[in-house]
Amino acid sequence: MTNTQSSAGGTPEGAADPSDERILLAAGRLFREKGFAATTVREIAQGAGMLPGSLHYRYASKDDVLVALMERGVKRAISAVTKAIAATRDPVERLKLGLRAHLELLCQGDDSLYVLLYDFRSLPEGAREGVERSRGRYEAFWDGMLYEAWGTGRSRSALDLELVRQFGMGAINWVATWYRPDAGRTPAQIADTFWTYLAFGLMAEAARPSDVEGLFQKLLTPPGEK
Amino acid sequence: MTNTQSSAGGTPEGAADPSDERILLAAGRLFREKGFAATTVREIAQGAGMLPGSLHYRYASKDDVLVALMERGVKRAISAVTKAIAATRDPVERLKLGLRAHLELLCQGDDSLYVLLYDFRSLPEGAREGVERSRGRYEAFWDGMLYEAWGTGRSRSALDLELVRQFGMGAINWVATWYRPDAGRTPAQIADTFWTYLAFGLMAEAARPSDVEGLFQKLLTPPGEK
DNA sequence: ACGTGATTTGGCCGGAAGACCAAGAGGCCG
DNA sequence: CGGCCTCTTGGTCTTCCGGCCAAATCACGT
Repeated sequence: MTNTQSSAGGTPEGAADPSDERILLAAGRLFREKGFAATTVREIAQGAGMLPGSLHYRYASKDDVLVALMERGVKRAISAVTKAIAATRDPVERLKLGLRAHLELLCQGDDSLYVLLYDFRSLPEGAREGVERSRGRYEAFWDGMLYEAWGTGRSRSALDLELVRQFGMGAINWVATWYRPDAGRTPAQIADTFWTYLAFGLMAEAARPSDVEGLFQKLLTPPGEK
Repeated sequence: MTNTQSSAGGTPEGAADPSDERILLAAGRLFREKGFAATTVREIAQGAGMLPGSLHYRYASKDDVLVALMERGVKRAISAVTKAIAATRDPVERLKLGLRAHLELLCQGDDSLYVLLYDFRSLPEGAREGVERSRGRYEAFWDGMLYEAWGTGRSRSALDLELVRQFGMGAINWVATWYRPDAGRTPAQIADTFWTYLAFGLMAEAARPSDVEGLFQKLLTPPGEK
């Protein structure tokens, strides 16, 4: 909840400093474009309209910028999805809205979520655990939504919800690697399309085996496993 | 003067130099672990059991190693999937087998496919186009398989096949970010589970709206678009 | 206006990166 | 044996990175 990880003076929490804001914005854009390691602190500083020394005053190291950016990504994602799902009380519908909000943030929002997802390797050993925990909170948030939707009884009963989350998040997160704003599809359209794929599947109703539910049941207990 | 990879002629097949092999293997492992930019040529050389100068003799620049590795990734992927789908003539079943082969290569094979997918940003401007074309060949390969499966009439008739490919590849490729060999699930199990999700969807058969096919139809023509 | 702490400046430093090469080792064949 | 081509060695050269700092500047309460 508190602000980033400032080492020196007590940064006033709550309202983010506009200079910090500019730094994270510039860093996000550059990290997304070229990756963390290929970006220099000088570039970040220039992108934020300041000199390298000034950046150092805010963040003691480049790693600190990355960590702050990722924490921001988690915070933004949780916030965006939370706000989006408030529009309905139906747990299944909430999944659809949450998916849409997540993808819109990923494609149109700032770059913090993208960096969180695609530059995890760049995290220094020491900071990994903290970010991992934050990220875990976001995943648990989704698991909760999935569990509630599952509780309605409208989904298949035999589902490994963690696998379902990885499946859906994978499909959605991958969009960031190919999405182009001028290609005629909005993130919302893509998200809704993917939602429909997820919910109903790609095989024609007529061409399905008789006992689909049994198929899913079998997936939960692979042959020869516990 | 070695031939590195080069799209046109050159070495026909299989006769890759063992030293080149060791370089690409070491580079792949390091690029996957820390990313391209964070890996030094000295580390690659050491990983391959040679001195930096020797590496330079094979590949004039670090970029060249990346390009060669990515081309290798495409080649391996096409090869693995091609071999896998030969086991059946049913286009729908082929998708399942292809998905499994792709994920097994990504999780258990060498790291070239992973690097191809997750270090695309690191490609130097000049080499991007070539690798993009190779990668496009692999995507077109999948599009062909999808089209044939669609042609059987067993899938929903209203599908944007490119979007379907991005959907499925996204879900599968993302596995590489969380898969751990000792977590109890094999890549084949994961792929087959995802295949079932893809084919039949997650909503219970009983809880579906009456006209699902119409829903898909509507996705192809978003409101307000031509 | 003035002092004080917060912030910015512009440059410096040690080190490591990628690229490169002249000289040598190795092996193959005439 | 001796020439010749392939490949390796061990190091250098230049560039630029991340981190750092002392001094200058600013903002603002009193």
